[in-house]
Amino acid sequence: MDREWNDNQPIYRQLRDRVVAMILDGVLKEGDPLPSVRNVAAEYRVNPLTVLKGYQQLVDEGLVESRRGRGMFINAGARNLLLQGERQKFLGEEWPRVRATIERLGLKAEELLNGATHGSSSDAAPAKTAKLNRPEEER
Amino acid sequence: MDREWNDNQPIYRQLRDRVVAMILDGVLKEGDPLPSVRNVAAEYRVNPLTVLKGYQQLVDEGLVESRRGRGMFINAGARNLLLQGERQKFLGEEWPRVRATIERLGLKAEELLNGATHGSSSDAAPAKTAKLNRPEEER
DNA sequence: CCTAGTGTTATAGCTAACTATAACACCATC
DNA sequence: GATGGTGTTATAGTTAGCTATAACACTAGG
Repeated sequence: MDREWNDNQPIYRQLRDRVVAMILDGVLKEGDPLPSVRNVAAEYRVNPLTVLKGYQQLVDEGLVESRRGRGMFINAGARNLLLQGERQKFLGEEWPRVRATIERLGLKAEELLNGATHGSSSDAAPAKTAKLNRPEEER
Repeated sequence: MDREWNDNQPIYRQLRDRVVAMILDGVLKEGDPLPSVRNVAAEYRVNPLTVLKGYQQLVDEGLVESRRGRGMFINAGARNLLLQGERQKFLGEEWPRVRATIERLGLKAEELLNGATHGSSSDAAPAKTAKLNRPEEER
């Protein structure tokens, strides 16, 4: 797990997304306890309330159950619920937007989808000279 | 006309993104004026300051020039600048994340490429009343 | 009972984002 | 020079997100 936060989204939602990812990836199985609020808060140097807020979302989604004094636990059927819900959300909202961007940038969705299956090697960019050079275009 | 704005991102950034999309799509060409701050504010029932903040980002990125009393105009070379910058940003940040999600959800390239292929890159003549187009896709 | 681990609530303060309202500065045109 | 269109700045208030600090409520294990 990286310790970095994305500026585009509130921390508590990113926290929620990470747990979701861990459930989908099978890192957290049904019945398993989530890392404790205080632990996560310490580990990521974030306020416990922020962690709680993220976890609370999972409770509201029916993915997680909270037992006072014991911890928070993945519900039965959580993974399945997610596979359905997240798929629909992705296909209905995110993918159309992403696809539009791809075409707008003159990229080929097919090529992108067929690229190597690198899990998290974050630097997939061709990195054409990132200099601040003004493109030599006529004006 | 309802859900104009996405909850995931501040309005001023979405505003900026819409203009960027219009430049990339050729709806706004270099030298063209942007829809006026007051017009956009009225049209979208948003505060003029919010619009200005979005526009100001474009100025900071060197895409747009502001002429007091006259309007804001697309700079020469703007589209080219964008094609480079946005591509890199997309490939380096957004796409890896999206790709991870795709794999996590067990989606196949086929399913993703089939859906409505939404217009080719060469669109028909744009409306003359330069409004801020919504980036693709209705809900 | 005591302790150390859980989740949860209570105060209080900060910043970013957005809002309403108003005024200021500039430019083109009549 | 008055008018009506631009961008810009000033004040001030609301809300959401995050923070620090502390306390409360519960449970398991000694």
